[in-house]
Amino acid sequence: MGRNDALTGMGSVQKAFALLDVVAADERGLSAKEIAAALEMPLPSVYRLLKTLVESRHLVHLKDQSRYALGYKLHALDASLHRQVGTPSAVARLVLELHSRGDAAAYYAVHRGDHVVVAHVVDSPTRRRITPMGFGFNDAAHATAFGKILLAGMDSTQRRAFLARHGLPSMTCNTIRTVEELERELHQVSEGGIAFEREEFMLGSSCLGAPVRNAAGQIVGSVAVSMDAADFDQRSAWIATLLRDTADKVGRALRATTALPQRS
Amino acid sequence: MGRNDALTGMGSVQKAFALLDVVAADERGLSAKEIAAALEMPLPSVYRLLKTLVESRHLVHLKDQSRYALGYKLHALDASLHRQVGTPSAVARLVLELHSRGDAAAYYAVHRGDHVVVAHVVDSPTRRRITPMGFGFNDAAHATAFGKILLAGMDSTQRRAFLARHGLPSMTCNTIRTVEELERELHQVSEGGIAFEREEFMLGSSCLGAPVRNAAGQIVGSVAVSMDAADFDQRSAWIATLLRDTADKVGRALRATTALPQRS
DNA sequence: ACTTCGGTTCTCGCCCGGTGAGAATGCCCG
DNA sequence: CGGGCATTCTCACCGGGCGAGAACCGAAGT
Repeated sequence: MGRNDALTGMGSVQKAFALLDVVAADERGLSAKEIAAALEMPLPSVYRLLKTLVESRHLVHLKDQSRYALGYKLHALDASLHRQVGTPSAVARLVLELHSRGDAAAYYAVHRGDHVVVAHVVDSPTRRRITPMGFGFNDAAHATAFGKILLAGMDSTQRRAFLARHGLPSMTCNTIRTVEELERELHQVSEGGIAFEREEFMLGSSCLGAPVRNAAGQIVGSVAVSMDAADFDQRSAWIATLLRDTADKVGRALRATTALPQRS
Repeated sequence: MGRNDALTGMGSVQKAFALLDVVAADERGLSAKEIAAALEMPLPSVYRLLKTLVESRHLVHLKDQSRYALGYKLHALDASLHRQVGTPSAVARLVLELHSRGDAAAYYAVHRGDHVVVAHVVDSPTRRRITPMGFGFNDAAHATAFGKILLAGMDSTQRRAFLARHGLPSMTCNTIRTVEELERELHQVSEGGIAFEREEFMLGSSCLGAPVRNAAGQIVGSVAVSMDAADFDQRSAWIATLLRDTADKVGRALRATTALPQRS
């Protein structure tokens, strides 16, 4: 009864990553014993894993506290991830400019594989980004401005597949809940060239997004900003023109760099 | 003949991380076949690993290009690493101030386990950091200003053990090569409260560092700057006073935050 | 110096599950 | 409809991961 997918094999590999997660969850790192308890594994097995992970520098052993904590290899991997996602510096500059000119947290999102992913964010202490929506965020495309832009840019087959994979999880009481309503919304997005998101992802925050197109006219990315829901109405008109301007510049910057990004 | 340490066990775990490295090395991700070739593994085994790594979100499958690339879980792990290394925001602000006031790439380094580690860097396009010396850098303490500061803060037993572990690899023709010479240098560092590094890590770049102390007077960290070797002589006096000032402020900031950091 | 006590490593059979060749499936492109 | 490529499946073999227990080690405590 009910599909069970837990057993995909590679038990030891899964345990190794589970161990990393457990260690990552603690602010200060954990002792071997605590890890064993958390994973419900015998101590010697935990030590075996720890040894290989320390050797590969994915963990470090803080001998003085007999604790284990995350290692520096993980930073190198994240740096490689950033390289692969690859926001050109010209684009990063434009997003920064969007942040300061619009006085709001600014985002740049793209297609990557099956996902709509945030590739770059610029915010500041006074204009904070929506908390979970940092680099790598790839949920709830139907409830974000840049997500709507990128969904609107997919053909209906792709979009159907995408929505079948991800569903329409409700984030707030304003989140769009049905495919029909979403399709209507996306139609308006295509018409207007701007996506609105009014407290659909998080109460108190609203967003605006605009499409970035490649030379072929395909929508390959989106720039967006988030702001307090209270400011939304009075600022949206100015922000919309700013976004359109920024999106055009980003598109031009992309076309200037080597290979033009393709849509998924 | 010759110690062989390759077989620490957990073969599949090692292979999983080797696979991550191989994928990370490529700018655009790799196909399963390319990975198999790089690791000299049969295809089915590679697919098994890929499947579990994609499931755990350490990799993503770019179906449209039939490529595999790094996944977003790695960013989450790096974020946790940053939390664990934990540079308080007050300290980060002071390093930023050091960067702008000193008009030079600015560093903050601490003890972490067996290593001297760069915990925070602020640089800019015009005042670039020394390339490998980013967050997480933990090599060649004997050839860096902050490394000398932290070495000088260790007692002689700890220092001997540290040097035995790491040796004195030569980075440039100016790198200190003998323990005796290093001890003399560290003595001067202790006396003067400032560490100098003149093209000992990289030709063309020189550094200055100052010690950060906890309430007990132990050296728990170091602030440092790097600059063009050509500018070194004329700027070092002013930079030194600036560093001392910054280091004092950082020490005070640390004491203001909850638990005082202990030395290794 | 002797003991105690965590932390860490080692020993050693058992047998689980990772392994790899090969074939099957599915998909895209012509 | 057919060939080529990516991906998954099947299956028998046996390497190596597993866990209990003991040994080792260094750091207090008495």
